[in-house]
Amino acid sequence: MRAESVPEPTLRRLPSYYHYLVRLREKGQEMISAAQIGEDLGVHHTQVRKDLAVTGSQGKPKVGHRVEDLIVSIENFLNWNNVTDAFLVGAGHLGTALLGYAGFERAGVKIVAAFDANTKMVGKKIQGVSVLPMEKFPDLARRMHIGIGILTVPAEVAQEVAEMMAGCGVQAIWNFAPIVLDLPDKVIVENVALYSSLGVLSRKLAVHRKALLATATPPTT
Amino acid sequence: MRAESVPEPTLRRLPSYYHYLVRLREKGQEMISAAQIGEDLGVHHTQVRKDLAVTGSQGKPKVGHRVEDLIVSIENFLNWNNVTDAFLVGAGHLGTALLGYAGFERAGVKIVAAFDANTKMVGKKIQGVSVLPMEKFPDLARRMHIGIGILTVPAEVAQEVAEMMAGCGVQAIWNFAPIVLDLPDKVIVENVALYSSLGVLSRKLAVHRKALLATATPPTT
DNA sequence: GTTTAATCGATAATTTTGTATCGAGATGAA
DNA sequence: TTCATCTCGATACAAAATTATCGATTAAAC
Repeated sequence: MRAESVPEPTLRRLPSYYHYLVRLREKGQEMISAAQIGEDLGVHHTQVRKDLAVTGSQGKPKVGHRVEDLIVSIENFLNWNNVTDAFLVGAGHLGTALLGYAGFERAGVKIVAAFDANTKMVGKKIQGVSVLPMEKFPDLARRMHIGIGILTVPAEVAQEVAEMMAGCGVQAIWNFAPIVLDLPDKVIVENVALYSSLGVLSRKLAVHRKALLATATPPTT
Repeated sequence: MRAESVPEPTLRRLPSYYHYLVRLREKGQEMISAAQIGEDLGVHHTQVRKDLAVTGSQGKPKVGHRVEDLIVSIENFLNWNNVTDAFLVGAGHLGTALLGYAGFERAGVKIVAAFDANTKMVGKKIQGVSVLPMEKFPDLARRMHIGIGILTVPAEVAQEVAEMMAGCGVQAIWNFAPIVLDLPDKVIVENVALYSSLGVLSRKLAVHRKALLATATPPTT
């Protein structure tokens, strides 16, 4: 039973296909070929076929895939049509931004409550979601069978809050803090490493600029 | 001259090491072994050595690396001590959150101005950064030699804004929109795919739960 | 109805990334 | 001063992912 034998890069590409396909549907397009998807999204067409294959969707020669079928297949595969309730901890700027994203519900995640240690935040409503005091988390999480915890707190307290979440039955944590959480293996952790992203950007930019200089100044060899 | 021959996974891990090391320094620790870093961050020690090797830092047998040296090496390698000016477009919730992150400046990026199409936002100051009308972007970007554009606009206009940025000499774009931008190769694009992250989380959670069910209900084979 | 052209999907090869092994060097204790 | 031990770093190996190849299939054109 190796249901998890899907490459993670594939998992990361699927949402990208999904949004692309939704836009196609909005335009009224009914059919699409793997080759076209690949070209538009910068992925090799063979890769696109492999990725789509894991979702179980089948295409027909000469005409390609039905856009609608692909969308449904991806939704099913990612379990995006079964919404899981989530608690968000850390109602700062980033937390507020996430609460404002209406699109998450279509991606299987519904934020039903927010929590913050700052008493000035408690009691407010952000995008229709109430901000509650931290103390209420454990009891509520257990009673509501919260499956996902969203961590948008400062790095210093991230580990502590994550442990608390895990202790309350939270099965998966979406971590925005620049820290590697140390949790039991059974807890699923997905890190959104903004700084990693910046590292790549910064390095590439530096190399790019160096290359520009090198072409401007002929090599001294 | 293959300065770019550094694996991207390595680039993504370096900021993780960096934050870990900074915390060690705050605690007053002076030396650290690659093995210890690996254990704390969930990376194989051999991998840690390879990653640190690309930054040029050298460790000594028996004692490991100097924490301070490693920090400086990583900063140099990622070019985090040369700050590049950035413009942010899209002063919504996410944009505001990014403007609030003081830490970016230590990661080589300084957001010097924000832009928004919404006239109600224009003129405000968010975290000390002024929100300007879109029309001012081209002229200012060229005059100030802006190297980085941060894209936090809705998906529908992302492509259009990105093209505008590229046309104004912006060399790198940090893209938060769930879209694959179609730009000239010379423009560096780094995508922060929140939905990809959610895809992985959602799928893993679904598989995890299915596994739980399977163990609860004995196999019928 | 037959031919043509385009697409799919499986298999194989290449590349990249990650893991393991092993010798060299340095520290501190005997 | 010598020895044992720990850590580094280079090399070799394994796994994963990406890219390429090829036959099978099917709709559309003639």
